[in-house]
Amino acid sequence: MMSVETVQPVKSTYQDGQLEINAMRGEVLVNGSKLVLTRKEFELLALLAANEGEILKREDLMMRIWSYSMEIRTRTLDVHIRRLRAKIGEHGEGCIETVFGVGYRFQRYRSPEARPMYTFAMMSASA
Amino acid sequence: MMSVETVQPVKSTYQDGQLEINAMRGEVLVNGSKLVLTRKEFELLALLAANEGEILKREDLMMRIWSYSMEIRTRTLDVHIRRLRAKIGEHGEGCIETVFGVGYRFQRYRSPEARPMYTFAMMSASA
DNA sequence: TGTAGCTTTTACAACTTTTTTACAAGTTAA
DNA sequence: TTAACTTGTAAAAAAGTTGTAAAAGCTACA
Repeated sequence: MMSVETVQPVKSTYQDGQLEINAMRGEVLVNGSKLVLTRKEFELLALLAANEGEILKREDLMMRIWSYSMEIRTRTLDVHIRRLRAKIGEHGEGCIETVFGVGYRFQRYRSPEARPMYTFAMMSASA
Repeated sequence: MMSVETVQPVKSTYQDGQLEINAMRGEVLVNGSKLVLTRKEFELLALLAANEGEILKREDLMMRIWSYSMEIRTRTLDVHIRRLRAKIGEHGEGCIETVFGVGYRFQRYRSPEARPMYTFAMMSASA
């Protein structure tokens, strides 16, 4: 693990068919049009996208964006996820996936039929 | 830190459809007519324009124009921004963009519809 | 010294973002 | 199907940031 890598909270860029995240310029484009995100929204999206395909646990998201604190009795994370999804729009539904009992996962663009229908809550949520 | 690089606060010239900055002559023209700016106003505009398209953080602007000092509890920067915008006029609104929680960004002229609604706060401002 | 012009400070208004609250809706497992 | 628990949502509250006017402080110079 050795922390050799610099703490770069955000992969410099993400891109798929619909969505583009340019961390350097702080820009997010959805189908070419620029998105207006707040700071926390941006951080959250960038973190999720940087770990594309992986499930990030609620606790981890909390820790990494809200710095270790914050009881998990608050809906803060959910509210931010909701706003992100709303802003990203249609693609947002598909790309930010809820993993019940665990957390969220960002998925690279897949055509609707390519998306699994099942909720797919894997990983012993306890773990 | 070593000050090897020359302190060249200003790209020699900027120009777009509306605005022209001639750093050598210390002149700013808006739609052909000369603008009378004070020294600080000029420095600020020139610095922003020299980094056209990039977000300059408040701290950085402070450091580079007010030399490292100045608590960020003062409205000095904002006041200068306001006066700049006022003097540049209509174009000023569009070209000096506020990036909430971070700083300001100078944008080359874009037709009104090309402008994002901006509020947009990116990049963990802390970083 | 007085004046004019520039810059900074102050005090508050206006605005934006983030968090909290309260409850609805969805999910899981016995 | 119900009980227990998790997530979604809207709306309000709280926190934080920026905008602005006006006053005060400077500086240069006639």
